Amino acid sequence: MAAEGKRNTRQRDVIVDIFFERGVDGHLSLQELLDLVQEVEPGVGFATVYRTMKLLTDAEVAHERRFVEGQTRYELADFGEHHDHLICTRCGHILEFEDPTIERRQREIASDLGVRITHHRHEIYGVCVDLDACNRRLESASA
Amino acid sequence: MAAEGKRNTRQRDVIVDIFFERGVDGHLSLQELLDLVQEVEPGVGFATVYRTMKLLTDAEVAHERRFVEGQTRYELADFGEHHDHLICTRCGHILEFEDPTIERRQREIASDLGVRITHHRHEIYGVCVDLDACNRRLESASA
DNA sequence: GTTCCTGCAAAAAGTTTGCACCTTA
DNA sequence: TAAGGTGCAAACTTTTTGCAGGAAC
Repeated sequence: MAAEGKRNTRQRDVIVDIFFERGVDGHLSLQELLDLVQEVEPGVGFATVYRTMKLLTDAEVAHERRFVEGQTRYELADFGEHHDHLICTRCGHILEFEDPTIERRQREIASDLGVRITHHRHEIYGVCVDLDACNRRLESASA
Repeated sequence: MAAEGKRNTRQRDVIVDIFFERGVDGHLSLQELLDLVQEVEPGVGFATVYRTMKLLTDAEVAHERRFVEGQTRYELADFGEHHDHLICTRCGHILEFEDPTIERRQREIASDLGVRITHHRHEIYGVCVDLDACNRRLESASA
């Protein structure tokens, strides 16, 4: 796993394990990740989590996401696949979507405007239609 | 213009004038705006530009954009209209686009996933196909 | 025994805010 | 002259880095 020129340490094991455990739709902030790590391995520093996530990001194993200002979250990359996000600004729930029609139009637009696409960022923000579910998530988040 | 409960000062005049002068595709950072303002009116502080842009943003006259980490840029709102952005990561050139097909798919997707859209963020990143033009912009930016 | 990693604490970078003084209406 | 606005500098927030001690190979 981390055997790509990098050393295998106890801290990294725990960090990577916890991060992977969450899967593709676990969008964790550094602080949340640190808190989880410290439950297992107290004493781990913020800087170690930061540097480990940077390694994963550089290796394209994780993606940095910033849905909210001043808060970077990390998501496990889903190899080969690609998806965009739909975020409820009320409860913070994050849904994922993938749409070939939009992808195609993007390529056409970029081509028309004379740009070769490297990547994109497409986020839709809104509020859950199911307010009960939204409220439940809101409460469990603040609990 | 600024006659919406707010006072009309020399500083605000200059800041707003310069900001409007740039039009919809003038994507200025606070620092760039401050530099331009100080050419006309030395002594204006960063905080004043900051607070003025915040007023404009709250009044929906300006939009805050963050294409690059740790750098907020302000864009004049184009009333009624809506557009998204295509950014060259090499020279920083910002193009705008608007696509009904994408907008429609967005609404369908959000509806399917049970979310009522409030706004969205769609940015395409890439590199200019016309490298000569890209290089010229790169040079003039560092000059 | 090197080389790399960790934890701490300090540095950066950008954004906000408190406060005393100055302007506007 | 009362309500607001300005400029300065300090406070904040989040991310990044230097360094001395400690692990991994």
